Amino acid sequence: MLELRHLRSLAAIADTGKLVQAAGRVHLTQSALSHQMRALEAHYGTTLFQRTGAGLRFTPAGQRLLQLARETLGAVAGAERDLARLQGDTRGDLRIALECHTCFDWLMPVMDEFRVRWPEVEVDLLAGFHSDPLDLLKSGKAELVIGSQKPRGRDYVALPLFRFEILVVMPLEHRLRTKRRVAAADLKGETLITYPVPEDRIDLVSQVLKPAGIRLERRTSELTVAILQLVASRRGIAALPNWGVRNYVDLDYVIARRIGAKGLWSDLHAVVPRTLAGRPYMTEFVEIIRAKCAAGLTGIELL
Amino acid sequence: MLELRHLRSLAAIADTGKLVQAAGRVHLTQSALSHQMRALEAHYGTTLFQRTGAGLRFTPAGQRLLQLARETLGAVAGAERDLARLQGDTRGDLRIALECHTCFDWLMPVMDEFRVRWPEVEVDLLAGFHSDPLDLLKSGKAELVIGSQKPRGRDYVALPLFRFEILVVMPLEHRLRTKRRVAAADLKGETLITYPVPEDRIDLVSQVLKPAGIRLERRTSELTVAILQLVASRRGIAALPNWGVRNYVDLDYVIARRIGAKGLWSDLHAVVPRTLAGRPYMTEFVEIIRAKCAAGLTGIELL
DNA sequence: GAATAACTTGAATTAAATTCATATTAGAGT
DNA sequence: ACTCTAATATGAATTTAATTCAAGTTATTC
Repeated sequence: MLELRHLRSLAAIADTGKLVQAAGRVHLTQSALSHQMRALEAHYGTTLFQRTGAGLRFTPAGQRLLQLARETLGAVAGAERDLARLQGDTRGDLRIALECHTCFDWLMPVMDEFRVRWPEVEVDLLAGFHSDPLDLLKSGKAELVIGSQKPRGRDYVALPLFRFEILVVMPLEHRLRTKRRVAAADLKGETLITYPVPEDRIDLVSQVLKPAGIRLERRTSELTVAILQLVASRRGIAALPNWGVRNYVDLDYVIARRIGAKGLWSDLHAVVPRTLAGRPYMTEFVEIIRAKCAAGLTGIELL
Repeated sequence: MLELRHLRSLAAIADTGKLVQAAGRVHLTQSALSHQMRALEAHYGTTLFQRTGAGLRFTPAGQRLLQLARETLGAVAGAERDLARLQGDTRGDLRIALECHTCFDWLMPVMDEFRVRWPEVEVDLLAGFHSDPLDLLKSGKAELVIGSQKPRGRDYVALPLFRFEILVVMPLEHRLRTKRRVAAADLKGETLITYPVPEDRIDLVSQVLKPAGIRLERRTSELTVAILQLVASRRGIAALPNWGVRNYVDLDYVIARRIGAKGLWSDLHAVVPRTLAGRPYMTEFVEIIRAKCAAGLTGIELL
């Protein structure tokens, strides 16, 4: 008999396309999912997927069940929000600080969705640059910080978001254009264009260049588009998240290359005070980030 | 974690108001339901019911979950209909014959609902009186017979609907008005007003009067209202299902009394050819009858 | 104040889902 | 064609969870 568990699995399979990854999302093994889906197929006497070497593709019957899953899981989440409201006061403030400038790119739609679901929560984005965003939590000026830093104390918890790859962005005719991957030594003599943040907050510097003993000229700009314009007009190179440059690469505006053999990756977390971490709207805000980013950004990996 | 099982139980509890009866509907014991609901309450940290001596009353939180249950179970049923359609031809005929005249009272809304859900199935009600409705199945003139008779052979199956009580209906000032229950002997000398069917098809006669060796005058009429008019104007008494007379009793048009100590009860079934019994639209038609009757008729008991 | 008709509870049982370890399959690259 | 890789499938063992069983409570009715 159909259970929500099946629908949750179905949705995870649709999101990831693969049993192994879907299994991770629903905290099961790949084998469990295989058994589960097989049992579903037996129950309805239909095939729900076309098994290809590269994962599962939904059949029409599978799609119909997936549609049910989407509707149903949405309705369940809505009801659970209402239960939380019935239990007590769910109002609160959610002031957000960003450690990474590029996160603006995806934050707005996340906030929009959140405001629909939790109209009683005051969401705000703290503007401007902050030397140490985690301090904002301690001083009570923010309730949530998005970034790669993890908190030291026991008073704050880091809720995992996703891992993304940082690519070197270069002008079209750059001398390194023929390389598929770029090593630290290759970059000697370049000018690095970054957001106006301390050097040690730039992963390319702290994790690649500094260990290799290389120092580059720097130039800063506040906006991603401005950085890309500078790169395109040969004023230097930049290091930006995969998702932030993908569009410009596709438009042949700049080129982007992997850094080192495995690439330079960074983990993003949402850091919140432990006292607020259990609030339903907090966990849901994080859930919305994960869902929207997994759906909308290319080349990321949910943590 | 919430599962459809919980929602199915919740809906059953709402329909019946009692754990024992709800348990029957979802094929569990009452204890299982108690554990299940207790676990749900623990999971959400809320109370879902107010336990009274006479059953369970939903709290606001319980009502919200019940609303979710109604939406969700409807959506699931819809999806399962579509799966059946995707699997093959779901068209078919559903010609219905009635053994009991009073069933007209509830059949129309059932058919309406069915037509919405299964537009591709041709539903029809066979008009007129049939001496042996089960013969219509054998001769291929009907696909479903509603009545108390059970089929003899292995070629037909009886799907249980509900049990209802048959009451004696009498004019307001009748000599038996002071009795709470009426015995066979009390009825001696009365005129019995019935639908125009053979005597052995009238439960009061075959199960109460004949065993007691009592024969009454008979007078017949096609319509329930006409029978009630005759009764009200003192032309005789009648034996009709609880649900069919309830309104007229409430309006002080006639009075109705229980027959014997435990009452006279009759079981209603839907008899269908075995070959068609598995068709999704068949099981759903029966399901609609049970649901609508359980919700709309008083004094019945689902089988 | 017993009898009834509910629900609750904890332990025992049963059933079902999940994992583990391994097999199988399909496709890509050489 | 062959081997490597990245998938899913399978069957038995295990674990987990749900359900029943057998009393135990509680409220209400007559």
